[in-house]
Amino acid sequence: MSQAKLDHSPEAAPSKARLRLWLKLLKTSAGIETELRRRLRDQHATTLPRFDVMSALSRNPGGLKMSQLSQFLRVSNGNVTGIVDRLTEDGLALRVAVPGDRRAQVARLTPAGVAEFARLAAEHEAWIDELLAGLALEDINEMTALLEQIQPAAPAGDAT
Amino acid sequence: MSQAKLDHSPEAAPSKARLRLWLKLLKTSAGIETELRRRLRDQHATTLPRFDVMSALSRNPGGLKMSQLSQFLRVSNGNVTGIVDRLTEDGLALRVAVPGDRRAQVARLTPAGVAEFARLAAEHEAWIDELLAGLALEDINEMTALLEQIQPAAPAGDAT
DNA sequence: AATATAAATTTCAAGCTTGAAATTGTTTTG
DNA sequence: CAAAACAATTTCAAGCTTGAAATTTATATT
Repeated sequence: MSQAKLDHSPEAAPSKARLRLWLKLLKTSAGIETELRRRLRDQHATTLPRFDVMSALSRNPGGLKMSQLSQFLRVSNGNVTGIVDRLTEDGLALRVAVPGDRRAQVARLTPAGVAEFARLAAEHEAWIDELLAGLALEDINEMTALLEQIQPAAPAGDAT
Repeated sequence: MSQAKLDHSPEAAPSKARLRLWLKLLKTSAGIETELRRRLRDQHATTLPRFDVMSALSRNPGGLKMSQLSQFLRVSNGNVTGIVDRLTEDGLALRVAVPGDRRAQVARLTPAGVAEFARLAAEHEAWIDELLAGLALEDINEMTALLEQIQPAAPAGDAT
């Protein structure tokens, strides 16, 4: 019979390889995210959550209900409440009553918000270009395809 | 001469492909991270930051200075202060004075912390196995290799 | 219509995170 | 050795994040 296997056996190795991949994946995305946060803060006095909300509102000029916004961004309702509050204080967003339903409100960018986001988005794209410069175009598409195969429990409102 | 290029031209496409990769990368790691946080909370009444600190201390039975801990985890000093405070309140970690230097302290796991982390780590590895089940072993190694090529500004204390 | 159920949002407490300021202790240097 | 420079840590305010509870409004059921 086959002996009990050690860590280097074919049975144990895949688990370690997956763990290694996860740590690398996490480290890479956390590293990029940290750099984006730093640049948003230092160069534009804003934050990633604010950028994300503005980005979602930018794609929906008609506005998004608070609940749609939180589903789209996959964060809690209470979370977007606070972020939209602060964007509103800064004149970048506003809340509009929904005609048929007095419970609901739609968040929209103000003209100032639209202009500000245009600036941020251009910078953001350039930053990503720079931060992913290490990968050949071929590798870019290769990795994107591989990532498609990982499907962590990600139900509803999937806007890839 | 060549005309001005549109978005689908060879010059514009790579930038969009990189942006797409970044969004996918972020979404994938955020999805896995959210699931890990949920399981740590629901099944073990703990958090990812606590797990990370315990993991670092577990690899260093002799303890780590607060500053070493924050460098290793790439978070601020003030951050680890709070997490170690809470682990200490729960009897999972403790601070030990450093002989030569009265400013410094070393954080260590208590025996209860060691035991608790053993449980958590086993679960964690199984979860990663499950969450990355969509990828063949071949793809695992392929993606790990590709991730190596992305190097976001990541100086000092690099413990991959 | 009165009641119950459901839905949209906000409020809240607790923890995480950061960068800057404050503390305390060490080392260097004039 | 006193002063200045440096180092390790904690404290702090502000923002992010969550899940649960509370509000307010809408819809469905008796």
